[in-house]
Amino acid sequence: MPEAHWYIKNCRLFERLSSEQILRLERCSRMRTFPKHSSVYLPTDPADGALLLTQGRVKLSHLTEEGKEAILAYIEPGELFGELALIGDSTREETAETVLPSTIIFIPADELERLMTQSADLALGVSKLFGLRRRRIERRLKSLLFRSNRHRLVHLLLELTEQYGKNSPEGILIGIRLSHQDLANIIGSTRETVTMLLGTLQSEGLLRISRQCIVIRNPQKLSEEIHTPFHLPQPTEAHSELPRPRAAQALSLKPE
Amino acid sequence: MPEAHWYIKNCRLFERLSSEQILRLERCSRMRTFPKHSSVYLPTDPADGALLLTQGRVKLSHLTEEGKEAILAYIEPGELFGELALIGDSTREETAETVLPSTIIFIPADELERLMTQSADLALGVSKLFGLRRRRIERRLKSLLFRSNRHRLVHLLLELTEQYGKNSPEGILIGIRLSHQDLANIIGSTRETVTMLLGTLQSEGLLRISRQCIVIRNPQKLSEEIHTPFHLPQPTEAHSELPRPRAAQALSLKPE
DNA sequence: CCCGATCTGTAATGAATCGCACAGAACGAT
DNA sequence: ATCGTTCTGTGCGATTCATTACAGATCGGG
Repeated sequence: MPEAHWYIKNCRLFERLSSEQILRLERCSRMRTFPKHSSVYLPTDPADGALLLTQGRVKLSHLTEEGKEAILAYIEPGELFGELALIGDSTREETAETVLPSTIIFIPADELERLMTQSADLALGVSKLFGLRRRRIERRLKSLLFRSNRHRLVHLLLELTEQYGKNSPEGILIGIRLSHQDLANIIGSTRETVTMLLGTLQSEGLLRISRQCIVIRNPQKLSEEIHTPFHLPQPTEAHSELPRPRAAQALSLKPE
Repeated sequence: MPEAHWYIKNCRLFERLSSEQILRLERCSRMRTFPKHSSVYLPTDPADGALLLTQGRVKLSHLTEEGKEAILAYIEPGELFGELALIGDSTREETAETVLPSTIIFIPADELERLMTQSADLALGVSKLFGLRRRRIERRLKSLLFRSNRHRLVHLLLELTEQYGKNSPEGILIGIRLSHQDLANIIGSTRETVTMLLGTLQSEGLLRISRQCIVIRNPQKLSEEIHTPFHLPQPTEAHSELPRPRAAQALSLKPE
């Protein structure tokens, strides 16, 4: 499978490896495609490796006993996930399922660890990856403790704007479609509350909802609400079809 | 300062470094003592290095605009903190202040990064450290989303039991004194609610509060409540004075 | 283009918990 | 031991938010 080779080589994390190291990595990796809405792994599955998403979208979540789904993250092409297997976890602690048809490369943990001891560059890269994700989740924690649902939702919308924002005539369009239920599952609220809050925000002129897409009309004012300055994230043009292979970019290790 | 040398050398993270690397690290590090309740760093301070706590206790927290304090973590001797400086953050994102008189070694970020590129072992160690903390915080996030205050508190008590638990005649004693306000600030609730919940739990016979200390009488039943098995953590004997230099142990990188 | 399935909007009800107020208890520095 | 300070216990009104219920809109596969 020459494709696996291509994807591995073009992932930032691995670019400093020698070609024989990549070859070896490729040989013990397994590439697999999944239809949409299928399970990649479940809690209690053995955590024996990390996964590299090359196409599609994966949702990481956790089901509570009462049947509520806490969404931990969405994974985009080029991103690594399930990488906590590296620290010696024996089993997964969350559910990973595809949202779109996806292709995924599985990388055994022991092999990756072996490579990390060989390549300090790789190990440094993984450190930074972990660090970035930890910072993200710590910010999220802060936005949840003591905060009203409105605050949480606004915070989430701004995060989505930074990650998926595209310029459009009347503001920044969020380039990922999430149902109100999904949004609620990210901030730990309910569908009805999210519907209502979005309605309120719309009536306040802060955003507009059209054809299942959210357009942030006033990012500045929205971010004032949560007292964090908003950095315009070089948004790409809406409707400009992004080139498929974003693999190299998505794992960028620069400090955002 | 020969002591700094000793502490650095005895930290798990650094044990694989050559003696000249340690020497160099020591030379650019700065050791400092702080009285209790003093500030180590504030948000917006430049994040130019990581810190190693050798004695005392440090609280990491974040103040909301309404004046509430979200406690992110307590740092114990031998633990590294402020290490997100390594991923290129320019400023701190939280407050670090001492709870007890403390002595802290400051390690410049650029030096640490240089060392990581030299020693894959060190880089691997830092990866695992980041990974462990991320896992911890992810678990905490899960215990917050959709959960009642009772659930959050029980979860926290079990966490504290694993971290600070000591055997005692009538159950496991939590060896750290936190006020109800502190507990509330960790789970994002209010002091009054925590007081009430602790009262309820006590009347249910799950725990007992004596002289500002919490004794878990029935860890098993408590953990059933949150549907997570409880692993008895080789608890040390209460009243057995622990040897002072726990530095080497606390940063243990084994998967708990 | 059509129809079942999923998603969105709205409203009424009630539970959880916050905020405030205050009294008594425990602590710790002198 | 003493006294000021911080912590704990408790009660009650106010508020936010989950829950339930249902109708209309929208989507997407055939």
